[in-house]
Amino acid sequence: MARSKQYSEQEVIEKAMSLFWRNGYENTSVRMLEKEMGINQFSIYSSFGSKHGVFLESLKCYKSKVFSIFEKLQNGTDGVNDIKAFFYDSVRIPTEMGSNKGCLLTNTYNEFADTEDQLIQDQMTDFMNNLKSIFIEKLKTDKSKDETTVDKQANYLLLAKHGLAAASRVNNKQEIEDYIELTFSNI
Amino acid sequence: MARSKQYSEQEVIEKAMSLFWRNGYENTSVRMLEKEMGINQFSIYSSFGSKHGVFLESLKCYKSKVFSIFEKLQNGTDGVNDIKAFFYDSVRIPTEMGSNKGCLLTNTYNEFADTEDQLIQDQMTDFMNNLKSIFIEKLKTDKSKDETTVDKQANYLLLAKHGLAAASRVNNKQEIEDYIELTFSNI
DNA sequence: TTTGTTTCTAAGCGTTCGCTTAGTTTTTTG
DNA sequence: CAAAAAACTAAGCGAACGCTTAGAAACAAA
Repeated sequence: MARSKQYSEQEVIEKAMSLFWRNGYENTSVRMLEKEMGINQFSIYSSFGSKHGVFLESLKCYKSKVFSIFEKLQNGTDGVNDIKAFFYDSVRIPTEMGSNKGCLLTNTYNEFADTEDQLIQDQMTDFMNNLKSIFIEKLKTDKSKDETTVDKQANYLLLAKHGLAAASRVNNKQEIEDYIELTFSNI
Repeated sequence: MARSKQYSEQEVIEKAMSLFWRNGYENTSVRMLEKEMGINQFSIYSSFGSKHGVFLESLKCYKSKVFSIFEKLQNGTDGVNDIKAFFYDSVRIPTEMGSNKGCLLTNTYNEFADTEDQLIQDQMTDFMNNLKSIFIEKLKTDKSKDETTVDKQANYLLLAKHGLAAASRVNNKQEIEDYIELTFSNI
């Protein structure tokens, strides 16, 4: 055996996530990661292989952080009101986590929208499809909606959620609230 | 007198705009601009001073290109339906212009959301405030809305427009149409 | 045609990028 | 204690970044 690591990979990846969240992928350099994570480049590369590897782990870390609000959404029994609560949670949780730069996943979705990075694209598509199917299940609990209506409304809510995350980076609390309320007045 | 320029600044800035539109600011290098604009770095710097200068001119160029749909919006006499038509125009025009990467202004708004670039920020704030006041005028033509409602709905539409531009980079035509229709279903 | 001015070409400036590697320090084993 | 193995430090790699500059080429005026 030999010397053991002087840092926790879980702890340093949380710091990396925070930095990526604030600055995006391209605007975060490995030198910045060194300082934020508190370890040097050798350790970064031996633990995560590449800057890209650090980012993928950061995305996983983010997903686990926001898992609670997904769980709440899925376990809810109040149909479309659960989705509305989820929208409110989506803008509340990130600001509570110290960084007010929208949603890391949506930011990533936008930053990587026109790249060919398959690993990232897969994570994003996966996330969006999953969210859409949850929306559909919630909408279906209202028996008065036919299948076409449910699908249209699910699409609508998915785009609204996307727009909300983008807008939450620049708009204030009142504007966000007005937006959510009016969004659901259409459902 | 002396040798005259062998290129039109207007023509090369249109090519630069197209490139910035496709790739964003940071992901466009001066070497790429050289090739796209068909002139070399010396000419770029002597005409526009810096990469940043080329970008500002590209934004102006973009604004003039989409001016027609703003004009149509302002000259319309059908209240909120003019805004809806404007939403459709906003996603149609860019695809007709050859590049299907959403709206250059909104892309820029997002890319520069957390920078301190005042010149860019000013252009963006200006654009958004202008759009909001047009929305307010249009909504006011419906006398049944009180002032609070008008303001809330204007905010809502502004965020919806922002989200639409972000979403139009990744969503298909049908999804976009569903989104617009539902957005206006309760206004 | 000569002169003066401007554009153009192309090489290269200093800096930062993601990443690697040589060499030292620390820790666990026989 | 000595040897082996892993983690560490720090220097530096080639490439790309935004930008500059020396010198050749082109053209309008004298």
